[in-house]
Amino acid sequence: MSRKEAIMASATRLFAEKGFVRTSTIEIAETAGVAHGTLFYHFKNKQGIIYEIFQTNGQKYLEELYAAAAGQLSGIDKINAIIAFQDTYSKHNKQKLLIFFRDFPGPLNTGSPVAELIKSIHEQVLALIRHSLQTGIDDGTVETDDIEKTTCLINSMIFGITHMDLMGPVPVPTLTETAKAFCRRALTPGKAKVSV
Amino acid sequence: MSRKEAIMASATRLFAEKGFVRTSTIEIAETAGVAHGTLFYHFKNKQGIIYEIFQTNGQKYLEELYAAAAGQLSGIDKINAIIAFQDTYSKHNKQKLLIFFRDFPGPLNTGSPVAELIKSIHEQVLALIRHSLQTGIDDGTVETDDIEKTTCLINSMIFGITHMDLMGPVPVPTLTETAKAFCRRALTPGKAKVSV
Amino acid sequence: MSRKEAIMASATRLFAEKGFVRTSTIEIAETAGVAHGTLFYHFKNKQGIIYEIFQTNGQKYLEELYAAAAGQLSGIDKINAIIAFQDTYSKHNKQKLLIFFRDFPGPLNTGSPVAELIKSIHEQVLALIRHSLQTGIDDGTVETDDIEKTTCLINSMIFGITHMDLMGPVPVPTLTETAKAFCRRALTPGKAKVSV
Amino acid sequence: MSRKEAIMASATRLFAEKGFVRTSTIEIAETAGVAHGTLFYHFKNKQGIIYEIFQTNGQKYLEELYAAAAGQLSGIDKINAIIAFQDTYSKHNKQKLLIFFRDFPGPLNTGSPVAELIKSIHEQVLALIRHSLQTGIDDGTVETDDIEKTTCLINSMIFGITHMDLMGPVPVPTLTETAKAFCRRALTPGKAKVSV
DNA sequence: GATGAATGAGGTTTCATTCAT
DNA sequence: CATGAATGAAACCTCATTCAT
Repeated sequence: MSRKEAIMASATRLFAEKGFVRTSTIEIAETAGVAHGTLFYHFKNKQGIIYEIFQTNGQKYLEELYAAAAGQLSGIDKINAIIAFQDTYSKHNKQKLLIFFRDFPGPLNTGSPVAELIKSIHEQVLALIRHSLQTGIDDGTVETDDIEKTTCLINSMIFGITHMDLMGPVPVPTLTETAKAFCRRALTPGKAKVSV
Repeated sequence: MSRKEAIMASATRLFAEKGFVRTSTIEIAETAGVAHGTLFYHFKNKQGIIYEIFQTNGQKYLEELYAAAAGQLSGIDKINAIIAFQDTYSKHNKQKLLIFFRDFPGPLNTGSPVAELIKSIHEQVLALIRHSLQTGIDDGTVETDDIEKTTCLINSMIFGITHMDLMGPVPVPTLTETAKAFCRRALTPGKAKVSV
Repeated sequence: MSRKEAIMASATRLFAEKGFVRTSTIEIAETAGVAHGTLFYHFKNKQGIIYEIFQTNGQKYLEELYAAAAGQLSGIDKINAIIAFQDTYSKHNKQKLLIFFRDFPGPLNTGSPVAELIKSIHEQVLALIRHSLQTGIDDGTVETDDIEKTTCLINSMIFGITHMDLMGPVPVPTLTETAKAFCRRALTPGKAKVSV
Repeated sequence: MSRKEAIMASATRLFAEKGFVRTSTIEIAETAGVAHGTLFYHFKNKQGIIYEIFQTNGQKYLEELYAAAAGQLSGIDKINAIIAFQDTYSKHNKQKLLIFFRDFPGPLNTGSPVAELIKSIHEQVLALIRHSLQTGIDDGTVETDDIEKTTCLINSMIFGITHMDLMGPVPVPTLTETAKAFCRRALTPGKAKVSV
């Protein structure tokens, strides 16, 4: 593992455990087994470290997420696949997600490169949910008044579940199946329309 | 307004705008129009300020929330009332909620008085949702396999919606009615059971 | 002597000896016998220290300079008084002048408060020389083609003499009387005009 | 252009623009299009770069200066030629002179090789002025009480003019002709002696 | 009750220089 | 010849907290 990789690995762990602001660059260097100055040879500054972490992980996250909802799935199954993926991913990548949640958007100034990056990832997640709902409407597995709002709602729900799971003040049971059932019941056609 | 109140008012505003860690005690003092030392006369330390803010606001929040779901409402209407209240409250108390979201649980060490306080508030919210669901099951307006998980799910959803609304990287439309309809459809009895 | 005064005294000495950039804030604090942090309580930053030094000394310098050239002196005598004053002043205020020369305009960004301050002082010196020449022309003790250029020339000469005296690479004899005589001969009317 | 020449060219430009201390070796390397380490292959250290720049340019400056005052000129014309040359040179070699002025003697320790070099150049300039005055006394075009002091005075004046021109806080008009006329009037014999 | 001067630990960043390749 | 990764010392600055008044 190159020094740069060691730095990113240490930073990922520390940011996940303590958050960005509470982690000092000295601590990152010590944990990574490199000199303090080495950090600033490989990264422009402290934010540059988290930026690269976000970039690398965000990219991989999106690829896997899109792969999970790909294929010949019906609309409702795509939604369920997204929920299921989020659960799997968060179990195997606690640290990486924690960084997102801890410092999103916390101390990172709006308009900063990191904030822009997060926004972009976020928009791609929304796009996938939107697409899945549309697929469901087309194939008859989903019924909804307002695609846009439902997209936001499902996104918020998934975000809330993961957030509570990873960082909530009280332990939560796994909600994947509950969430899938909940969404299926809420989205399945054949109920009386609800005026909004 | 007493000096202490002035300090709390300034701190509330600044914590909401910039977060706990990025707000310095000097800035709070200047904004409140008191001397720097005065902060530490009225509060044990910086955390003591946010602790009192959380305590005061959390208490009021819970009272209003419980009031909103009180009365002779059916179970499903209680759930809807909770969702509606959250929306109203967040519109009128942006700052106070932002503090929660920004620094929850961010830089506040687990086990700290503040973390304990948040946990306690959180549990009371959960209790209300749980109670509402139970009411719904009893009065036949709600159907669910697992009260506990559904409680957590609804809580996570509400949390996610508010979080995205207040701090999300992209603007979101108001989701209150969508969320209410969503929950009603998901919870209303009379659909084929879904095995979980 | 208050702590703030002690800091300014130490800084004045160190800036004179080593220059602004080569003097560290830690060194200033140690020399002044105060904690490092105390510097930043009394001054906004390192530049703030030199700014106050310049402000205080520049003001006193200008007052004394103007006093030296005041009174019922003839124009040429005013010029001579300015030259003489510069000599006296530099002998008694080596340190204070050295700071000006060392870091003027060296590492201090153009447009910075310090640079503006220096510019303002400079302009007042030029104004006095200009006024003296005009007086000389009016009272017949000075003859010159171009007041503005002569003003700049005399200013440059005085600057050059003091600079060489305080910081030149080789020791220089006292040039006051030589400069006075030089100027008197160059400025006294009654010689054939020199076309310029 | 060899790598070494590229380094010197970049360094000259950067030192002139920002001064020695504010220019980093990395920046020099990047601007020159070479690797950082290459600097320290061709030069012992950072000071070594400015040393060679001073050496090369100082040598050329002296040669041209001496050439300007050579030939069958009268004493006063030699002085005027020196003044005129300084003006021409500074117009065509702003950068090179700026380096001298910026970091002379600023952050370069007395006793350092660079300081010695500057001292040596300085002495040769003084020698030329001294020689010119002596020539003038011999050929009757110059009158002065004290050659040594007048030498220093004229040197200081030239230094001051160039310094103000290149680095002064306020813009200055070209003073060459004014300075020439000033010196001619001050040095020309036939005035009443002035007691010093 | 209230002040504000003072502290010192800790933070991020810069940078000239070394050295293995 | 040339490179560029790595270093570590030193720089400036922030800030929560203390305490004498």
